[in-house]
Amino acid sequence: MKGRQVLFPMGFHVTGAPVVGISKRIANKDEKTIKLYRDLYRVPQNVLEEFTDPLVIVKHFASEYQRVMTDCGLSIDWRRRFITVDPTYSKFIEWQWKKLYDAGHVIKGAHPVRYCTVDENPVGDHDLLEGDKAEVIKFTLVMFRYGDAFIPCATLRPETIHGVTNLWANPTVTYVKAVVDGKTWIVSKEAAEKLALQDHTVEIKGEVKGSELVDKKVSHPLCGDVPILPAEFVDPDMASGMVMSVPAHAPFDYIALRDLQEKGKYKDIKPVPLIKVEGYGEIPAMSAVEKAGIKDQLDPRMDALTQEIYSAEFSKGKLFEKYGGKPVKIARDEVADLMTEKYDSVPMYEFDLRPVVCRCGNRVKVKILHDQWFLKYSDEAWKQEVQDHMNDMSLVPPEVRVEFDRTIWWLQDWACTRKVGLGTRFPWDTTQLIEPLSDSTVYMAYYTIAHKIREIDSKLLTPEVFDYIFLGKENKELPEKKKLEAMRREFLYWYPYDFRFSAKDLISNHLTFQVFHHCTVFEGQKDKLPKGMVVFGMGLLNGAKMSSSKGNVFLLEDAVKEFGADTVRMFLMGSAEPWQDFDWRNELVLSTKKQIERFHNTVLELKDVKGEPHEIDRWLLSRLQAHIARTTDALDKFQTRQALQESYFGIESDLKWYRRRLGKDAAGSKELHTLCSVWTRLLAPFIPFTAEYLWKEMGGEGLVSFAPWPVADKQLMDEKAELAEELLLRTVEDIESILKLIQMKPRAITIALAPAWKKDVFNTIAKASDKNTVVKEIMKDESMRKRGKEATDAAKQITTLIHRLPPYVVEPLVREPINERAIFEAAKGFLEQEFGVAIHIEDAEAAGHAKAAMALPFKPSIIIE
RNA sequence: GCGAGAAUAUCUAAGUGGCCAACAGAGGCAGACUCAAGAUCUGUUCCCGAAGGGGUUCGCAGGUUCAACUCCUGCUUCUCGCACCA
Repeated sequence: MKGRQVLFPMGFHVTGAPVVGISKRIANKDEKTIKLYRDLYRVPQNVLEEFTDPLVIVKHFASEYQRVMTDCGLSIDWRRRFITVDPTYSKFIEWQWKKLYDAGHVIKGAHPVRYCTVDENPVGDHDLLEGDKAEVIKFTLVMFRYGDAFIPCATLRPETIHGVTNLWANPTVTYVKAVVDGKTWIVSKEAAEKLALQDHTVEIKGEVKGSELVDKKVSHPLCGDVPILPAEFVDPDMASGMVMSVPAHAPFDYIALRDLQEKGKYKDIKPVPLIKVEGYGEIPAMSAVEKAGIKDQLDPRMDALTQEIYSAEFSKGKLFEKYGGKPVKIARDEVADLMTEKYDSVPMYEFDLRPVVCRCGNRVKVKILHDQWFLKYSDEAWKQEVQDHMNDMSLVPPEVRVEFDRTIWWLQDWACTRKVGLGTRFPWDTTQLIEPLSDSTVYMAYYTIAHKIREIDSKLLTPEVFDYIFLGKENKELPEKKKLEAMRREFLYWYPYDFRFSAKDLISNHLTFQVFHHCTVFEGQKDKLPKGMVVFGMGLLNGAKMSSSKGNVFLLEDAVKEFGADTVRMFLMGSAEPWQDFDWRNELVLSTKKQIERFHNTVLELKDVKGEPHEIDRWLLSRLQAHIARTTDALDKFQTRQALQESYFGIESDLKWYRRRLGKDAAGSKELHTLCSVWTRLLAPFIPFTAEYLWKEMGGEGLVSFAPWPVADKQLMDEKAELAEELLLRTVEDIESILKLIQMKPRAITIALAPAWKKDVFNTIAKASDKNTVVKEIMKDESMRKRGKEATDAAKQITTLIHRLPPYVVEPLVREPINERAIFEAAKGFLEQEFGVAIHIEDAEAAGHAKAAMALPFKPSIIIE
């Protein structure tokens, strides 16, 4: 409509594990999954049976989405549709990764992951039966010497080693003696298995009963000799299965020790404090437990209390002077480093929440994965490049900029390869795949050539081919040169993209990643870097998040079927701005539908009116120009809701007033044809189907989608007409509110107009920079002083009035006064029809009524008899 | 914990110094039309008022200002993201 070529492409990103997971579950005849796809997504039985092949799933939903999107009236160039596992796309990804690799952004390392020992695979969220919230935490194993063996205790608080009074062993558990990396350790059986997954050689040599360990001594250079005490709360499936006890700072340890001592045992053990923290006594765990009045270890508040002390000590605590006096925050890492370096400590990974269970029923463990590749987002120089470009990008809404800036600097190395799923093979280790968030970063460029590259055999798509298409690097050896040239032209025509639209939860990964990748792939070609991003809000259904597992879903297809595409579009665009969350509620959607019907009926009714021109036409056209300008402005800023408020409700309410002003008998004039034409075009982007139909009915040329977008015509703006109607409307409202209040049947209404001197006062006050002293200024005038109190009162009232009137009224009023008498005389017939009585228009000073003295400029006094 | 955002009438929600008792929509209530319902239209929807006014409101408590929903400080509550998950 604005004469621009716009490309709306659509592709399907299918990389990753979910699709494979679905097909596996369907192959395994998983009831829940089959039900979901058969009943909720209504996949036909014969297609569902083929869902054991992941590609069938992909193709099925891709076609479904294309159908529904087409039904919605989206004008997408479907020739460019592709999926991210097309062989040609994989070649493109390989080229992209070569660029990243050559720039030194792809590195190799180790990484802890959730791992299922039965499936022999890492597990994603969707593979979990339980524990999808669990995070992997790095513990430090503190190695206590026990004879010629070690007893490792996992801790998050290595600095508390100075306060260890004992270890805890579970007397009901059978521990194992195992040779770990050549040294003998005593740990739980579970721990031995876990350690084997975490870069340790583990060989089990024998068993040790927990009860045998009780009362034995262990030692550590940083705390000396301490005994092992019995405690049944020790969980063999948590880390090493042995726990070091710091009763002064850990409520659990404190209570466990207290319980034993109450039975008369181990009386000689005293908590050893080592951290000073404000607000807690000398022994924080003790003071906290006593303050909370906790009786035993089973108290449900124990976890919260532990957390509280942990946080307080971490953020505000300081080690005692004899232990170095450093803040806990710093000492923690220093002690851990010291232990690792000198006292045989190693890290151990474990979940913070348990249990974590795989779909196969097996307990998930943490495994350290080698041959893990990373994208080096930690690279400061790379970050800086991205930051520099980000500063030049336009972001909608502007508030998201801080979030992007933060993300750039917060990102660390990203594990970018996976063992399972769909995707492109990782070029430097073809047993692995490129991870989904890492292969979806430059595909906007691929859109420009997607329909043409299909014609070339993927085997011919060498990096040199892409170098030519995207970077313009000439090479004599290139195959299919004609086709490549066409693609190069296509790319140059469309790229860079103007805006990428995505949801706000992708800011911290995808949306930022793609800028990183663009900066590297198009190194040195600033004119090919993305120009802007628009961040969307999320959709709610009846106030709750949509979730297919909870059944809180409403398919777009059903929405379109039930309410029609136009209704769905207008609702989605009009109920919230794009970046705000919208809430789908059927009753609200229904009212949108009625609004479209009202618009439809109104246009059909107005398109043939043949009334005489009226004075009020000028007002209507003038207002229309403002609506055009404001709608256009809103759309330029992606404010779809604002645009609809202007173009739909704004015009509708003007029409209401227009028809009211015309009175019962008069027909609307031909200017309404103009209004209908403009109105239909303004709404065409929102409700294209209705708009096309009406456009045809109106005899418009061609399709409304290609009709010129309305442009506000300054010539038609009529400030005086608008002011006149404003005055009239305000007066009518005043009369109505008085009539309602006094409950009397009027015989006549007199409108008394303010005298000229009050208008002078009005102007003086409106122009004055300091509205407080202006009254004094006015009273300096001889003629005003003569009026005395009347003048000062009027000045006060006028000051209030000016504050209450909108600037768009005051400003022109001062610039050029209006003839109030002429306005009311012209509208006399209208007013008489409205109120059914005779209307008199008089000058206030001639009216001879006490109320008339109240008359102010733009606010005549009203006398009802 | 870290980071971002939000809190406005029955609900959704606009409003970023005076246009504000607060746009718009939904819902409620009353009326018109209709045999009736729906649709449509009109009015009303914080409190008081037989004259267009007054009072009390925009999470809570303070502050700045002639003037605060809007600016500042503190507090409370909620939502979202936080990495291998697309």
